[in-house]
Order: sequence, then structure tokens, then C-alpha cells
Amino acid sequence: MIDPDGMTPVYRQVADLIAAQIERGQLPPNRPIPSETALMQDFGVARGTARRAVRELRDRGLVATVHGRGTYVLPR
Amino acid sequence: MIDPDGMTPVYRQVADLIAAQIERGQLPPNRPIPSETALMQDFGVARGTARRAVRELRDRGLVATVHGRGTYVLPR
DNA sequence: CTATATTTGTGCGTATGTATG
DNA sequence: ACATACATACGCACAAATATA
Repeated sequence: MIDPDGMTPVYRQVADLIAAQIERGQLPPNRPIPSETALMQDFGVARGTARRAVRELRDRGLVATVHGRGTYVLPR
Repeated sequence: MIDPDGMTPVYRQVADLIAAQIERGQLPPNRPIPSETALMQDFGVARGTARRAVRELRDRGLVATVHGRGTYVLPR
């Protein structure tokens, strides 16, 4: 899944994988993506890396984060 | 009790102490272990650390957590 | 039924230390 | 020196589930 020694940073790899799941509809609009803790376990990355991946998705306009609730897939 | 500068992480020290109490029967089956807030005070750690210790115990199959209720010692 | 308190779940921000490229 | 990444740990805020007054 994740290639730690690849040319692209791990956080972007994680972001790309989640983005792909959103495109496929595996993560439907208005539904939450996995929590930071879940992402850590799912991809085997540190918290900082997971958070950075989510931030990437926010910057791309794919998701929106709500404090205390989670990060949700935006409708498109 | 807890050695913050020891080789073993604080969260595992806390988990081990609770596990020992379970083994001794001081924390009986089907009864709740102390809440996260209580663990913070008892061991002088942050909530994140207390939560991580509880998570360790879950991963070891010693306890089960119910949202809004607490974490209970599993029968064995 | 409403309100409050307790407890867990999630997220934000930051800090320290280590290791690698 | 710098960026990336891991691991640990602190503190705080808001949300959700549960129980109780």
C-alpha cells in the first residue's frame, strides 16, 4: 500500500489513497473518513503524517473537518 | 509508581499496572476499571496517555470499552 | 420530558527526542 | 542545514453516548 522509500512523501501517498476511495464512492459524500487514529493503524503511519494527509485533502477541497466530530467527504 | 524517564513508555507502564491489578483480582471481571479522568489523577498522566494505556489493555484482550459508560474487565 | 453529570470519541496545537536521506 | 517521518507526551476543546436527577 504505502511505500516509505518512494519518491512521493508518505503523507501524500496516504492522501492520494483516500482521494481515490472518495472518487470510487467507497467514501460517500457527507460521510466521515476514518479518524486520525484509524488512519494511523490502517496505513501504519505516525499521527503527524496522518494529520498532514487529511490537511492535503482539505486543501484539495475534498473534505471538511468538524472539531470534535470528524472529517467529512464534501458533496461535489 | 510511574517512571517518566524510564525505558518503557509511560502508557505501557500504566497498562501494566492495571493489568497486574486485574490479575490479582483487585479489578474483578464485568466491573469497570477507573475512568480516564481517574487514571489521569491516579497516575499523574495526560488523558491521551491514559487512553493509550486503556487501548493497550483492549489490544491484549483484557478489557472492553463502551462509549458513554466505561471500560470493563472481561471474564476469562 | 428536560436538564445535568459522567465517560468515551475525535480533533487541534504544540513539544521533545530520534533517525534517515 | 533541511525535510521527512516515527514515537512519545502534554494540554485543551467540542461532540456523542449513557446514566441519573
